[in-house]
Amino acid sequence: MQSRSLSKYSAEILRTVDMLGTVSVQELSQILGVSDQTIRRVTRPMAERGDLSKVHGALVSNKSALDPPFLSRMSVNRDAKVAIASEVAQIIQDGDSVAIDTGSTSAFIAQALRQRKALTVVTNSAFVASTLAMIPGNNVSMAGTQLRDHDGAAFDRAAFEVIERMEVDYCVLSASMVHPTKAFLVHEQCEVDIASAMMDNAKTAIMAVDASKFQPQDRRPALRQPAFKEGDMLVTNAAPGADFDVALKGLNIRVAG
Amino acid sequence: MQSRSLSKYSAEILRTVDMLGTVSVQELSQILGVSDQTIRRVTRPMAERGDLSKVHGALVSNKSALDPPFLSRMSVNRDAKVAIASEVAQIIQDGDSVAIDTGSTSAFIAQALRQRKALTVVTNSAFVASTLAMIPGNNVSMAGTQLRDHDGAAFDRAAFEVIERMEVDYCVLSASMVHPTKAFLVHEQCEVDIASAMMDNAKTAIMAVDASKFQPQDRRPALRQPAFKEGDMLVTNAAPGADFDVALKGLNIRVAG
DNA sequence: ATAACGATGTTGGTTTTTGTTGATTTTTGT
DNA sequence: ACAAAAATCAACAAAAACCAACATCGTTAT
Repeated sequence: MQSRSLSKYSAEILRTVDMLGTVSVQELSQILGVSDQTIRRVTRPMAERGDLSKVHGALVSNKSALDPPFLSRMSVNRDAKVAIASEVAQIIQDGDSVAIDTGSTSAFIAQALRQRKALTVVTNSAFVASTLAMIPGNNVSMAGTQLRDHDGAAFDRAAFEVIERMEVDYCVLSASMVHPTKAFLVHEQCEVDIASAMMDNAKTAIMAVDASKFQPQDRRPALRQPAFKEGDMLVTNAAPGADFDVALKGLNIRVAG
Repeated sequence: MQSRSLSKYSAEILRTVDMLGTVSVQELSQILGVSDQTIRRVTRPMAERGDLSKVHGALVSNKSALDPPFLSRMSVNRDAKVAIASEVAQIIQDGDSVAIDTGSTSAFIAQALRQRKALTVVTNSAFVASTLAMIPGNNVSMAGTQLRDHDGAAFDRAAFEVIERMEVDYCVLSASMVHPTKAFLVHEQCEVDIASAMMDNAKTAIMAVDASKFQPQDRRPALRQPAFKEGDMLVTNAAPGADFDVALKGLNIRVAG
C-alpha cells in the first residue's frame, strides 16, 4: 500500500468502495459497525489524498473503470470535431477508398462517413471499423488483431500487412499537436508507423486536427508524423496563424465552419 | 472519468443507461427506488457534461452511436436479450477468457460484460471487439480482417487462425432457431465454422438464445451448430418445453428472469 | 494514580437532497 | 386540429446527510 493508513479502517473502506464502486455512508457504517460520523471523519482525509471521491451521501471509487479515457476524450472539443468531420465527409465521395487512423477525431469522421455509400475502408481502429462496417455496400477491413485497451486500436504486424495490401484514394490522419516548424506531432512511435504506412499507400493524405491542437499541449508530444506531399490536405476549424506557414507549406487547407 | 460524480446515483444511472442504450425516466426511477423528479434533477448536469443525452421521456447513452440495420435487429426482443445478457455476465467472472461470436444477442452480452474486469476476449465481431476493447485492463483480439457489411463480422481465414490460437474458459454462441431434435440452427455455413472453432478451443460453451427462437422462424435456418458436450450451458429467458428434451440433453440450462 | 491523548459516539444546528404538489409544456391519439 | 395523456418544471416542506463541538472511554506517559 501507498504511504500509511490514516486509520485502522482505511484499508477496509478502500477495499469495499473499490469493490462495489459506490457505497453509501450508512451502509459502510453498518458494515464496519461504527457510527456514520466516524466514516465521514476517516474518509475525509482519504478523499483529500485522492484515494476515493466523496459525494453527498456516498463514497465512490476512483479506480472505477466506468468511463474509459477514450470516450471522455470524445467530448472535448466536440463541436469542432463534428464540423471537421462533416467537412472531411464532403471531400470523400461515394465509392472512394479510404484508410482511417485511430483517435477521437477519426471516430467523428467515421460517424460522418456513414452518409457515404460504397466506401472501401481500411482502419486499425475497431471503433471506426464497426461504425462503418454496418453500412450496407461498404467494404471494410480491420487491420490488426491485438487491440490496445484504451482506444481499441491495433498496432501489431498484421495491422501493417493489411494496410500495405491496400491502395486507397485517401488516408485520414490525426495528430496530438501542431508545431510551427516540426509540423504534426504525436505521442507514440506506433502511431507514426501506422500513419506512414497509410500515407505510402494513399493518393492523398487528409490531416484532420481541431484548432486547439495549434496551442501547446499539457503533455507535449515528441514524435513527428511523416512529411506531407504537395496536394495533401489539412482540415481544421479555424485558420492557422501565419507562424505556421512553414509547417503547412504545400498543404491544401480547408477550414470547416 | 472523471471530474466527479455529482450524486450518489450518477454512477449507477450511467451504467444502466449505457448498458441498455435507452431507459425511460420512469423505469430508472423504479430501478433506483427514487422519484422521477430526482432522476431528472440528477441527470440534468450529467447531460450538460455530455455523459448522456436527454430526450423527452427518456435518457439515451452517448457511448456508441449505432443506427440503422443492425439496431433494428437489436430492438426485437430487447428485454429478453438484456435479461439473458445479464445472466451470462454473472456466469463469466473477472479475469476469465471468453470467445464471443457475432449476432445481436452477443452484442447485448458484450454490453453486459463491460462491468467485468480484466477479461481476455476473442471475437470475430467488430462491434463486440470495440465495445470491450475500451475497458481498461481488458485484452481483446479481433479475429479476422474482411468485415461483412450487414453486421461487421469477419469470417476469413485470418479469423480462424486467431481463434485457433486462443485457449479460453468460455465461448458464447448464438443461433437463429432451436429445433426439437436438430438442436441449434443457423443460416450460414461460415457461422457454423466459427462456432465450431470457438467450441474446440473453449472449456465451456454457452449458448444464448431468447425464447422466441424456440418457435418456427419466418426464414427457416438449415445448418446445425456443432454438438454440445456435457456441462455446456444454455441461457434463455423462458424454460423450454419438454419436446426439446432431446435437443437440450446434457445442457446446463439457466433461465434468466 | 492521574493527567494527557486519541479515537469514537452523541447531540444540536446547518446544509443538501428528496418527494410532493400543481402549473406548464410536449407528445399522442382521434 | 383538438383533447387527453404523459412528461417536465418550479417551488416548498420533509427527510437525510453533514459538520462542529462536546462527552465518553480506553490507553499511555508522567
